[in-house]
Amino acid sequence: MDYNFSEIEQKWQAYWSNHNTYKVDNHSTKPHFYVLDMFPYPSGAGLHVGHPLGYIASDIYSRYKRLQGFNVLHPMGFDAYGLPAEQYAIQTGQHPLKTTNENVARYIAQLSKIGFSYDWDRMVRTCDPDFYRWTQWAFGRMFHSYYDAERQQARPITELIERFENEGSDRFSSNEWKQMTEKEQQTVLMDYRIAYLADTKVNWCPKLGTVLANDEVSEGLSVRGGYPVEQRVMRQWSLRVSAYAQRLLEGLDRIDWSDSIKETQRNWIGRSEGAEMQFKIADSNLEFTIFTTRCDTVFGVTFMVLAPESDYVKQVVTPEQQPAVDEYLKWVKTRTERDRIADRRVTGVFSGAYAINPLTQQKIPVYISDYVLAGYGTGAIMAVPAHDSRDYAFARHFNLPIIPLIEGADVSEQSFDAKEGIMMNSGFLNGLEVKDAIRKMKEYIEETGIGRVKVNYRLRDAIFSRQRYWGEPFPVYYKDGMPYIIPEDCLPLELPEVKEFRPTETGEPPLGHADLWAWDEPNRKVVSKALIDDKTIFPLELCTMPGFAGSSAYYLRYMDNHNDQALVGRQACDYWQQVDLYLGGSEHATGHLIYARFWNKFLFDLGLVNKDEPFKKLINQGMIQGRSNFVYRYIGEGATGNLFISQNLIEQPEYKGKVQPIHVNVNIVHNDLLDIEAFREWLPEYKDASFVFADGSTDGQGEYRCGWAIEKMSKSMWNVVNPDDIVARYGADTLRLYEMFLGPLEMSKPWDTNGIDGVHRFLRKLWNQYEQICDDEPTADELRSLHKLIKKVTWDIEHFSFNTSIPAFMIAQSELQKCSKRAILEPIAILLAPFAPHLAEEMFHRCQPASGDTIFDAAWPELCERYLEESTVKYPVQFNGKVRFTMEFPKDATREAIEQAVLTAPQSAPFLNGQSPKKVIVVPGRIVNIVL
RNA sequence: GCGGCAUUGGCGUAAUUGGUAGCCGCGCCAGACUUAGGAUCUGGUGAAGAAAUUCGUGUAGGUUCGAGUCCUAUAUGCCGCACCA
Repeated sequence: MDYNFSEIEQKWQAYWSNHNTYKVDNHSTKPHFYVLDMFPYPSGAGLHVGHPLGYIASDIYSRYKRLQGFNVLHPMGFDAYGLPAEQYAIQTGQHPLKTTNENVARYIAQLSKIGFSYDWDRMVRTCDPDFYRWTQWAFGRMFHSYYDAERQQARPITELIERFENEGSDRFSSNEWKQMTEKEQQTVLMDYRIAYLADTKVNWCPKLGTVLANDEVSEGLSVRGGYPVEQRVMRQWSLRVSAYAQRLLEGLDRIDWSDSIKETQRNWIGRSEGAEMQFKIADSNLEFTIFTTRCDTVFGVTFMVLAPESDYVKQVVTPEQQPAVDEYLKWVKTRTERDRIADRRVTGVFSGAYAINPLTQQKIPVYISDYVLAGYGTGAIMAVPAHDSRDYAFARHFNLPIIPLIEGADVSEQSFDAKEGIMMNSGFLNGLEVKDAIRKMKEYIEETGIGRVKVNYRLRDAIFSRQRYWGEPFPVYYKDGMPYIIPEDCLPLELPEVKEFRPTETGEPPLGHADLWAWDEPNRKVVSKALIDDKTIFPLELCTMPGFAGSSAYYLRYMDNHNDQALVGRQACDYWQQVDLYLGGSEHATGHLIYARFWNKFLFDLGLVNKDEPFKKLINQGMIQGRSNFVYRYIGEGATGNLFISQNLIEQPEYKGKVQPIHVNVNIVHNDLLDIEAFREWLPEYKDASFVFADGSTDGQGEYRCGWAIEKMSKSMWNVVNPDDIVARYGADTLRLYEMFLGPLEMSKPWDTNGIDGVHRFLRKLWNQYEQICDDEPTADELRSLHKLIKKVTWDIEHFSFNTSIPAFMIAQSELQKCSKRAILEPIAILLAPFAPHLAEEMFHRCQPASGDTIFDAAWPELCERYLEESTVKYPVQFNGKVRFTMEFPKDATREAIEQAVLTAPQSAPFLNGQSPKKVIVVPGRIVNIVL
């Protein structure tokens, strides 16, 4: 009988679904394990063959863990809110909810065919009120919390209020606090809340009609759509992520993530140790604060620079310089972020003011220049041209003095930026190493009070408002211009219907079009905004939350997704603890993976989750690129536009330079050979296409060879491969195996359907072996092949080296091809279950026809116990034509004696069969290699 | 500029983690069965050489009895950050 994969796969998918095989319970005596995939955006294009890569890997691991006897939580859901879903809805002119529902349904259908072991009962969608209720809830909790710097954790804002009432703060006394109006008090508190409303310089994207977080902007363009982004000051909600900078940094040392992604996050957090110092303005009471990591170079400060946006600018500019400064500021304003990046010429203007160097007491000019960023440090710097290349360029341009501070440093051509050498021209620091000078200077600064030691972070607070429709509404209403949070028991605050959900270029949020969008305080419900004149009714916040809001705590919701009392119940959270294994792309390194860690730490501070870090181990699967195919249209003399030259001929003189490569749909190309009939039917313009075939012939049944290239997988390149097509043609098990077989999980690689036949052939051969099961005793050779396989596959799965397991299966298959013994085939079915679950179930049932069990009732540890121990102890490892095992020898043994001992050892006997080996290699480590 | 990762046959890759390269698959070659085959099966396939053998993991050094693997330079490619003081 043939390997009828579609029958087998449908049968088992139906079985699993009917028997709730993958239903996960929160109560179990088994050890728990939580395997999570980064949930997808249900985009309109559907899944392509690259998307399931990580899902297959996580499914293999989940199934393996189940076979190991774990209670495995392996859920799937959808990140349904946010820009792409909305952009798609706008493009197709439909309501985002409708398109989202359709897209989610298509994703589920596609995923279901691949045979994942998800518990669909735990599905979450970020756009469901049952879900975003908890996003709103968390936001409210953040509003009601502040970050206690001393205890390094979030605390209820009520504690802060209490402290203000009893002790005041460094800004006001307790009496002053009590005399403030409510609005004044609220304004003060806003500076402390973890979710806060403030005038912030934001990335405004007119085309998208919304502001964007820093990680959503790259090189001055929006990551989504690539539209220009400009800097603007707007009143926005932000999350005080920066308060958690140090903990986000330290936490990285305790989690099992790849070095590259940890490094990316360290970079993004950008901790730098240095000092803040006060510089006085000459002939005035003004002073300003700068941040530096090189306080050892204060003796070489020859000027100061302020960022154009700095508040200090207004204070220090002299009347004579005002016009020049105004002109410069005006010019700076016209420059977009992109211009600044592209054009790094030195620009700036003298403010007219002079500062006093606190150590040399010299008067030094204060400049304004856009090479100093307002958003970092204090927006003001001390310039040390001799030892900072940017200051150097500036000094050269404006002819400012350059004082070298390090012995032997030649600063006539360029600055000396390295933090090494012996100090000079630096008063009491002379003769010290730079490192020691920094330490000594810090002590001096603290003692004299001219500044203080300070750690700075590059990490900014996350801007949390979006002027868009398709997102979580803020649970916020405004009273007297100040925001208040809607009570938790009134959540969810549902997204209203609006007549027009498109964004505007001016920034008025689409929720302004909603009729019902005001808060009736005493009645605690949403009412028509037409009633706003009534004193008890207040306008609601019109912005929505950004895409990362819903994805920041979704992993907690899976633990307990039907709970209507809490985001996650105590018992569920205590049981599952945290995500043990998280799989997803590294593109989320500075977005989702920072926000989720922040969000989790906040909930941890509130005592609502058990673990400070959400994701214990993270694996980043590589991207699957596309492999495009080309046909070559003849465009030389007498071309009709309908003649296509086979790829192997295009370099020949008569065609060279006279062909135009055209992307051809990869689905009508097999092993780089064009399906002629399908090509003619593909597009009307190719109906009458004619060909010069690979052998030079122009008629008959010749082969047409296509060219190829590795490109991004996209519709326009005609290289998108749909998993549905692969499943239909080869089956889900083949797809799963082949995706793993392509190469190491973490590496990027192109999708090339060409190799899939080899994997499919393996499954078919394996299937044939199960046609006649017998109960004969296995031979020693057969057992050895099986044991080798058990050992290899177990090791591979533990190390996420799925690509190397498949060759191991193939080798075992070829070694055992004549074997149909139950004692061999049944364990192989179990080993194969994580990779090719449908075929494995079928095979398992052939071995156990009477049993009604699924394969998950067969436990892997037992398998290992039964076979693995034997395999490693009794038998050596055979690999790549070598036999290797460990033996003890006396220290003074001669080479001949050792070789003799090796050859007569019982371990060698099964391999030698009485013949002499090619070579015996004995290594001091007592490892023996026999080359057969 | 700073940081991370990679570089092995015609191609994707493997090497039990420092043990004497190229497993497995694709492709290619030959054979078998076929009216036919984008089917199936069998054998071969790093390079040079008639052969024994020799050379081979981007390049150049080093450590080691032994290096694809570790160290130091260097080149190329991919990714992240970037006027961050």
